[in-house]
Formats: sequence, structure tokens, C-alpha cells
Amino acid sequence: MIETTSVVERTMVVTKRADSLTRTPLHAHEHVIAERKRREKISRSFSSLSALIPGLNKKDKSSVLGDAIEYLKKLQERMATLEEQVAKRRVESVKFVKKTQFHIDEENFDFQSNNSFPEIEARVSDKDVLIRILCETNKGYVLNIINEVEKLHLSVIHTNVLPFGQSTLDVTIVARMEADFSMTLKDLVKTLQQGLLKVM
Amino acid sequence: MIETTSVVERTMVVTKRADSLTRTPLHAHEHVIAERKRREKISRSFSSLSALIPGLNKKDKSSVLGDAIEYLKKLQERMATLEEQVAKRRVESVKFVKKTQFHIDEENFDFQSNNSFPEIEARVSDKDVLIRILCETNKGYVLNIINEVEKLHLSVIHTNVLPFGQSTLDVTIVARMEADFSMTLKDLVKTLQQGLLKVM
DNA sequence: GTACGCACGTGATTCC
DNA sequence: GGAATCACGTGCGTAC
Repeated sequence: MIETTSVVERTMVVTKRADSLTRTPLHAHEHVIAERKRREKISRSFSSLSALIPGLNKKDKSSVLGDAIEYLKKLQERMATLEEQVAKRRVESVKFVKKTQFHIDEENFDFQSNNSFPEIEARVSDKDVLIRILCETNKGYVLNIINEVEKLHLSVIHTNVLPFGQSTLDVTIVARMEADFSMTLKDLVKTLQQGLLKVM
Repeated sequence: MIETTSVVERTMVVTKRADSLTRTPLHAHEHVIAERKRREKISRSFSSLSALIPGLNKKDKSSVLGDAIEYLKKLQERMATLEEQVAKRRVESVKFVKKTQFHIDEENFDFQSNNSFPEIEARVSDKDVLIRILCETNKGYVLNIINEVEKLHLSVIHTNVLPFGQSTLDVTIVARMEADFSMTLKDLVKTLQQGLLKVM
């Protein structure tokens, strides 16, 4: 891009048509300055924009705009497929869970009332995370659970607490991932567990 | 953006500085046309670019450029996190279990119908049975679940149904054993599963 | 009515 | 020297 460093004030005498009116008689020079400012702003935007486009050598205005358009289209396109992939993988992970995740241990169930709680389980479908927790009845505990969940870039959209037996609580939570949620389920469960153990 | 449809040919007489040379003496008018073409090209690029930016009301050049820059930055940023998510998303979505309490029963999942819902889980505490079911959204299905449960000498005392993702339903049931209930959990789940598959 | 934005024609500059 | 690009000052339309 050509950069004109010195602004040359040229003297020009312009003969206008008879029907052409002298519209800006007084503040003529202010208009010049305003226009200068406007151009400068646009020019700077061009520079900023060109900086965002990878692999751009030609810095002329047409190329910047053209390549910006092209690049933007590519990005949007890739975004769509990527988002789809993420959604699809989540579905697949659910299927995987279905196959391997079915297990009941009858023998050990009688000894559950010691310190092995809370028991946490999580799974994903689309943008939702399903969290199931089994814990001892304990006042204030539900509050802590929700609090811990919302710390993890998840917004709770459903909760359900059921009494189960004499001293057990079944907590079910559905939470929606926020944009910056990026945790594996394993880490999610781990983090949750550690967070909850502290406040037991 | 303002579109000037008619190009007005103005007659201008310009007095130049002494050292300013008349560079384009002959092909002066071709220059005008070429410049016109260039401007038109840029202008069209502006229109195309503005069309790609969602939620753009102001169509002036500065706004288009500014918002394009902003939008592009947002896209690139989101791209990075999304790509990371895709890379990081492993197949594992595991339920965290204490080894003392559960063990993975690899052999037994063969008897389930290998790929489809519903996924059923059951456990006992005192006289209560907790039943968790994950199934596809399906009208009338919840009714069947409860019906099947009550056939097994269990009286439902709590139910909860939560939407999970686009097409999944999380059903939690707490039922109390009646006097003549005498089933292993394994059989309970098996029976429930077979009963539900019939009415799918 | 004035402040803003645009396209215009034009000289200058750069690159082949 | 010709082709392409730029910034400039300016007139015109328009929306506040």
C-alpha cells in the first residue's frame, strides 16, 4: 500500500456548471479535515483487517477485501462442520457408554453406607451434561453440588433430588455447556468429586 | 451505503504548481475509466463482505470493516477452542466408580440388545429400589416404564423425567418393595428391559 | 442546518 | 511508457 507522508496543499480554481450550486460555502475547509479523518480511520481498519488474514501478501485494498471475504467464508464453513463433528462425537460417546457401562454389583451394595460416597456419574448428549450423584442425606449438600457444577462453565437447567432409602439422596442434574466448556467427562467427575469431598 | 447511479461529467480547469508536471496528457480519460472500475470493484467487495457478517445494521465502510475485524477475531478465537475440544474429546466417557463398590462386568453386557436404548440401572437401599433409565424421547414411553415397574411388586413413590440433549430422556424412579418382592437386581433389570423393548 | 458518508476526477507513486 | 494503486479535495445526497 502506498503511504503518502506529506500532504500537499494544492491551489485549485474550479469552474463549475451554472446549475451547480456552491453548497458548502463557509465550512469548506472543515469538510476537508473531516474527510481526512474518515479516510485515515478506514485506512487503519484496512491495516488491521489485513493483519488478521493468514497468508496475505498483496496488501492492496481489493486483495484485502477479497481475501477477507474468502477467508471468512472458509472459516464459517469449517465452523459448521467442526460443530457438527463435536456434536456427533458426543453422540458416539453416549453409545459407547451404553455398551460398556452396564454393571451392577449386588454383593457390595450392603456395605455402601460408609465413606464411599459420593458416587458421581456423568455423560453427555449434544450440549447437555447429565450428572447423577448418590450421596448421604446432608443438609446444605445439594447447594454445594450445584455450586460446584456451575463453577465448571456449566449452567444448571434441571435438578432433581430424591430420597432413596433411609439416609441416601439421589441427585440428578442436567446442565448446559457454556461456550468455553472444554473438559473431559473424566476430569469433570474427578473435579466434582474432589470439590464435594472438601465440604462433606 | 449510497449508490450514485448517474456519473456526472464535470468540467474542471486546474491551475497547477510550476513544478507540477502534466503527467497524463493524452490518456487522461482512460485513467478516469480505470479508476471508476477499481472503485466499483472495491465497492462490490464491501457489499459482499457486509453480507457475511451476522447482525450488521450499519452499512457504512468503517462499520463494515470494524465489525468484520471484530467478527473475524471472534471466529478465530472460537475456532481455536473448538478445535481443541475436538482433539481432546476422547472416546472415554467413563463413570467414576470406586473399585470397592463396583466392578465392571464386561461379560454381561452381551445379553443386552447391543446398541439401543433403553439403558437401565437399578440399585437397592433398605426397602427402596432406585431405577435409572436413559431412553429416547418417545410419547407414552414413561407410562409404560411405570407400568412395567409396578408389575414387579414395586410401588412407585417418586418419578422424575428430565430432557437430556435433543432426543434423550433421563427417567429416575424410586419404588418401594412390596412384601412379596423377591427378585435379584439383575433379574429386575433384565425383566424391565425386555418388557420395555416390546413396546418400543 | 449541519454533520456524515460516498463517489467522483485527479496528480503522484510504484512496479513491470 | 503503461498499468495499477493510492490519497486527496470536492460536490452531492441524506439522515439526524
